[in-house]
Amino acid sequence: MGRPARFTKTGLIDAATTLSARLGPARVTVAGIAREAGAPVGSVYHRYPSQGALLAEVWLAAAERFQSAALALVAKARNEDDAVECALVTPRFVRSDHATAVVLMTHRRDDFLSPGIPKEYRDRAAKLAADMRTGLATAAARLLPSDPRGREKLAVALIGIPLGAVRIFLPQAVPPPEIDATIAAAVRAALKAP
Amino acid sequence: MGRPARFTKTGLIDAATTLSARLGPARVTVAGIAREAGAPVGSVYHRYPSQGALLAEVWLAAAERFQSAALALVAKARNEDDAVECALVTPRFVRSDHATAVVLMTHRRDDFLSPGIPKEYRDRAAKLAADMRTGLATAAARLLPSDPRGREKLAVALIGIPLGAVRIFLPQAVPPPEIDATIAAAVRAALKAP
DNA sequence: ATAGTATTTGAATATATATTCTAGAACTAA
DNA sequence: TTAGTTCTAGAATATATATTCAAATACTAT
Repeated sequence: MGRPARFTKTGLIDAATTLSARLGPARVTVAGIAREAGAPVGSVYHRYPSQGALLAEVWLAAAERFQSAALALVAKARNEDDAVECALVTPRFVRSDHATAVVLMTHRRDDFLSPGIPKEYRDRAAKLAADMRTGLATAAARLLPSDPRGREKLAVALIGIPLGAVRIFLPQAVPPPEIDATIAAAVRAALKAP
Repeated sequence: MGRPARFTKTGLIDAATTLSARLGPARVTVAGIAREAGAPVGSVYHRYPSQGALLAEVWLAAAERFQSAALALVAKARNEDDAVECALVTPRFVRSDHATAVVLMTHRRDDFLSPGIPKEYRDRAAKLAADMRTGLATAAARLLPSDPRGREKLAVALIGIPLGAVRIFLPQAVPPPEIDATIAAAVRAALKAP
């Protein structure tokens, strides 16, 4: 079986996520990740082929976590109240995992997907985008039938508005509980708007 | 008077803004800025002491432009209709200057303000934040009197919601005109929410 | 003309950091 | 105990790119 591992992929991703949230992905160094994880740099390269691959994992892990939570509710949404619950996933996510939320909500995807990474990572990112697209499209067919821009409107209401609302407080602070009511009201209005 | 200048500060800022929007500030190199501006690297250093200083100018120029447009309307806002006009500054700004908007709305301030830049830049950034703060505070006293969280709510409604709405389309696309009505409805609801 | 000055120009250098590499350590199986 | 395997460990190396610098250039003023 070989020598037991002291450092796991998850531990390295967590360290890199923490640093990415604190400094932004551009200022994250391999030496910094190693220090944060309590590991030597060699052990980072034992798990990941490059810094770019690890940063890609950081973003993909964050996006997959958020998106699975959001799309689970979107798939079930049948009425306006359900839609509001979808929108509230965002502020709750920020409160439950601040660093991951900062990674996801204050940077662009491509700040984490460097040009040279293996195709595998790009494929995972493309799948995420496609899943979001179809999830919103099917929900739009139910919630906003006969609206040709239904998917777009749903994206703005369920993702954009809550994102913007919490973005005011990131990266330093946490969105206060009171804004959930503001988000809810805004989302209802956005869905009813012509 | 000396040899006439072929390259201006503005030209370099524009080139750096274009590249920042296309690649993100992390992948902007001095050589790349020089190429985009049609200048040799030495001329970049003749205008700015460092790459960090130039990137700081990029963000400050973008933020000052957006904020002066927004706060001009915020200062005059007397009713809900005026507040909606304030919120619509954001999508209009995106349509009028896409690259600058991408700089401002898809990155963090500190991705452009590197740790080592001269204090002057940090002071300008602090002044911007302070101006926004007081501008929103005085508007909140008028638009949402007796609401202890008025300034916060106004920030969410006038900045956060429109930002999130356009963010769905950035950095690649431009927000379609139809979303202005969605933003307007969401903002009115957010301001009325308890 | 000549001197003075601001600017351009791009090759040379410095520096930060990603990546590699060799050695050794800690386990399992036989 | 030995061989095989996987991982730790961090110093050595490679590389990308920021920065410096020494001319050269194009203007103004005298």
